[in-house]
Amino acid sequence: MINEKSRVRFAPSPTGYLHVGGLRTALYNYLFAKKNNGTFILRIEDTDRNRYVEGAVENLIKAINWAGLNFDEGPEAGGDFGPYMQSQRLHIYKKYADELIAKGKAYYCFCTPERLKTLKEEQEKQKLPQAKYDKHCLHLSNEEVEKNLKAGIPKVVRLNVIQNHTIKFDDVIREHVEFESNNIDDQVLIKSDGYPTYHLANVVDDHLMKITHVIRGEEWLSSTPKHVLLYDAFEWERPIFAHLPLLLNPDKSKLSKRQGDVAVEDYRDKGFLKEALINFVALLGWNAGDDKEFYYLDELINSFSLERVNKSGAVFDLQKLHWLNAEHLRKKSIAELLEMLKTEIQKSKFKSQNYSDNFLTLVIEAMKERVSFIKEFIDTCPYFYEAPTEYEQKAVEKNWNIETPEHLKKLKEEFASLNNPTKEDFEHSLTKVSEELNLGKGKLIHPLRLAVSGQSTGPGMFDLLFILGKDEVLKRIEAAIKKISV
RNA sequence: GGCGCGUUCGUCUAGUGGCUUAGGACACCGCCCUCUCAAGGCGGGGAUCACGGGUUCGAAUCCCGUACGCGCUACCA
Repeated sequence: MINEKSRVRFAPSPTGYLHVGGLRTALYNYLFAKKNNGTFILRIEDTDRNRYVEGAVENLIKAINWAGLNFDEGPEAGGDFGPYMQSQRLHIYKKYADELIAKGKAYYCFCTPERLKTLKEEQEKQKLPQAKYDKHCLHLSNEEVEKNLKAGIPKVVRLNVIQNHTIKFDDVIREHVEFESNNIDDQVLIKSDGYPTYHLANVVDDHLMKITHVIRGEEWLSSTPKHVLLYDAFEWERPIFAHLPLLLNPDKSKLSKRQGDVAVEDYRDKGFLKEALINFVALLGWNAGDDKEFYYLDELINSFSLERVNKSGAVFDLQKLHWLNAEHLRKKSIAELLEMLKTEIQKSKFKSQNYSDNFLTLVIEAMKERVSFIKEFIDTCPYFYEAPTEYEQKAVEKNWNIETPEHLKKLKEEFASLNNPTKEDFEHSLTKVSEELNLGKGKLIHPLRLAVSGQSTGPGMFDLLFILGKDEVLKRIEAAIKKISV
């Protein structure tokens, strides 16, 4: 291990989408690799033919790339140890399974599913502490095995777990962990369809691909002793294990589809920034030990260490994600926001309108501090894009009285006299009118805002007037006077 | 049931024997700013550090037990 470059892998099974927990696992692997000048590998664990999903691998890669993580080796990135699809490596697993059988560390099992089922039921009836395979086929003679093989009887290969042995291993996050071998089943290594199970494929591939650190979810901790047994049986050096805490639902169960969005595609489609998702997910189970909460990916690489990963599960808290999204949005340049807003407009009902960059830039500057999502540059302030068709009822009741139309008419006249008014010009005019009427500026501003935007909240009044422009403002005041009645 | 892992404000967490009347962040509440809403600033409530025993002059921090939660317990990963 000394002087060897770190090599880590993200090894998902292709279920059709990228789980946010998977994203975090991928991220920690990526951060670890980049921090240590190592290699980040994608390996697809597609050994369950029943769960094959069309297009899943492409989706997975797309989602991870969207998040900004790139692989150094993998199905698309290439590399010296491929193929990186386990379904294409069947002959390799077979070879190693044979090696294990020859060593007596594994054996053929011809038991039918029916026998296995009744065995399990009997064991449960006897209230045995641990239901396990009874090693029945381990005791078959060589002749019987040969005979069954020749006859083509369906078979699996099982790991021959030795008894009365304590299996010990170290984990960067859990420290020292021990299991009694008597509690471990003679795990199937090769299924009757010839495909390997996760346990065999995983260990063989991690070894062959020279993986130095196995960084994966805590749900794998319980099967790690099986993996350790395999490494020992092959007489291979074990990798360093790091089992990550789980991501949790608000009720503390393992984060699942049933209780909300779980696919990174869902968050992407809802308008979350990749920067925010990455930042958020990085902080679920890890921190640098300081008070820093806002991170970009390259900063995470700098600060990351496996030793500082927490032990306990973390609830996926949408509120904090929202906050981070707003924070990252505000840190974006006007130019970036402009591009994003333009594509957002293409998805909106205003797509046929042709707004100038200049106009949209003004909208962005006015709204930047007031939004958490790009789409809110449209949704929360539609009045920039079209005249209000209705007026917030509560605000009408509060700010519109019998004298309001007169006041607005006066304002309108004053505005009409302006030539190419700036924001300051609008303000001077309003101040002038408020003095003439002997009214507080607020008494004019609130109804004016309502008339011009239909809403009671929004950016600074004079910014709003300036962005809309004199002609539009005059038109809207006129319309409001006609439409709003007390 | 068995095995394993975990347990600090509602949530994410800092904390590795005295600096802690347990710190920060999100959320919540109030005040300031102010034409509104945000943003920003200031402040507040909120954790008997799961519980019970030890060890120690001293424990959230070390040890033991209990409880609770979660994970695994497939020819799924």
